[in-house]
Amino acid sequence: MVKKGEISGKTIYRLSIYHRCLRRLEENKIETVSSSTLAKAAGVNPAQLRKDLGYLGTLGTRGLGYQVLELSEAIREVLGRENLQPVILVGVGNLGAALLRYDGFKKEGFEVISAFDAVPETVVLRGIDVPVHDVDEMPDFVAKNKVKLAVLAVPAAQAQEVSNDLVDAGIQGILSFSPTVLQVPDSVTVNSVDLALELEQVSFFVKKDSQGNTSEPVQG
Amino acid sequence: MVKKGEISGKTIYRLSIYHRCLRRLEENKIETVSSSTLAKAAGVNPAQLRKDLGYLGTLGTRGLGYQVLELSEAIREVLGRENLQPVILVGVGNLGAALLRYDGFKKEGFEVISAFDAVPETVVLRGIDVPVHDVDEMPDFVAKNKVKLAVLAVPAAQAQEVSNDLVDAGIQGILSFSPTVLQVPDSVTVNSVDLALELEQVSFFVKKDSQGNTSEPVQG
DNA sequence: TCGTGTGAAGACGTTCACAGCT
DNA sequence: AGCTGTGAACGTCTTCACACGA
Repeated sequence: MVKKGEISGKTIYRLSIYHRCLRRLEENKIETVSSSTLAKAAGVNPAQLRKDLGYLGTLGTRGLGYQVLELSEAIREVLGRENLQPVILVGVGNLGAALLRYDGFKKEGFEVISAFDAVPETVVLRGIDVPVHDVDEMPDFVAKNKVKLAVLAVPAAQAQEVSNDLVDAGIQGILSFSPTVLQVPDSVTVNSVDLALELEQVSFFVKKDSQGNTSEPVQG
Repeated sequence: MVKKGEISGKTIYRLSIYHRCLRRLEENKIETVSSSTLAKAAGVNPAQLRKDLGYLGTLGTRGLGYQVLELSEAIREVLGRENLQPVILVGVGNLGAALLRYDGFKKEGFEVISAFDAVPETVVLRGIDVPVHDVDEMPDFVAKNKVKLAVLAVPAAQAQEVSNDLVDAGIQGILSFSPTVLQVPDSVTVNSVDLALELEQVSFFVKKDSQGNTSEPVQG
C-alpha cells in the first residue's frame, strides 16, 4: 500500500477534482462508480485515478468499483474538508473585489471572513458582503482569529511587502495573484496564479498549430 | 544543442517569467546578467534556467553571462510576442468583469478586443472600456476578426456549451476559469485555472505543517 | 577564474499490464 | 467477466557536475 505521508501537490489537485465529480454523482443519487467512469469525468487516465485513490487506503471493490459516498467522505477527510477554512483577502482592487463576490471558494469549503485594502474607503462594496478593513488592522485580525490562509491580490509592486506582513502576522499559506515571485520562509506555502502567463501559455501552443496539431498544456 | 520543435509548457511558462524579469532589468539599465542572478529573480534553479535558454540557441557568453537586451529579444521572438494578440472574453460576470479591467494581459502582449455575455444589458460597465456584446454575436465576430484566443469566465453549468460554440466559431485556444473539465477537439488548446482548487492546494500543505515544515507547491 | 552549455544522473509522474478479488 | 490495486516500464522534468570558452 502507498505510504500516507507523501502526497504530491498534483495528486491533491486531482483529488479535489474527483471530490467535485463525486459530489455531482451524490446529487444524482448514483451510488457506485468505476475508475474509468470517474476518470473520464475528471479528465484523467483511469490508472492515474486508481493510483491517486491508493493514498486513501483500500476503498474500492474489485469487479464493482467505488462507493460514491464512502469515497467522497474519504477524500474530504484527507483534504481536511470537515469544517470551513477561514481565509482573508488582501488587496480589494479589480481582481480582489471579484474574488470577494466569487462563490466558488465557499463551495469548496473556504470562507473569506475579512478583506483588507490600503485604501478601503475607495472600494466599491456593491455585491460584497465581506467586511473590508484597512490593511493596518490585518495583523491583529490574523492573530485574534488564528487565520492561516490568505489570498493576495495587490499590485505587483506591493506584493512582496504585503507578503512579508502576512508572514509576520502568522499566515502560513498564500494564494497569490500578483505577477511576481514571492520570497517567503520555507515554513510558508505559496501558490501563485499568474493570469497573463496562463494566457501566454495557451497562445504559444495555438501559434504552433499550423496544421491541426495535438496539444494540451494543463495545470501541473 | 537542443532541438527547436519541442518546448514544453513548463518551459514556456518559465520563459515568460524570465522575460518579465528581463524587462525589469532593461528598465533599470542593467546590460548583462548571469544565470544565477536571473534564476534567483525568477525563483528557479540556475541549471534549469540555462537549460530553458538552450531552446533559444546559444546566447550567453561563458565567463560573463547574458546580454539583457539580446536575451529579452530572443525570448520575445520564441513566444511570438512581436505584435499584440487579440483575445475575446466570454462571460462578463464577477470574474469576467474583473478580467476586463485587469491590465496585466495587455502588459504581456494581449488585448481583449471584445467581450460577450448572455445578458449584456445587466453588465456593470464601470471601468470597462471593452465593448460587451450579446453572446449570439460571438461567432460572427470571431470569424470576421480571425480571433484565435478566448478567455472563458462563465458559470460551470454553461462552460461546456459555450466552449463548444467557441470551438465551432474557430477559436483555437481557451483560457478557462470554469471549475469544470472541458471536452474539446485535440486541435484546440485549453488551459484551466481553477481558483478554488488552487486555494485548496495551499490549504492542504498548510495543514500538514504541524512542525515548521518545508513545502512549496507551485504552478506546474 | 567565472559562468555558460550540456551529458549523465536522479527525482518525479504517468501509463501499462496483469494478478487477484468479487 | 468485471474492475481494483500495484509492481514495473516508460516518459518527463530537474539537478548535478564538469568541460570548455572568455
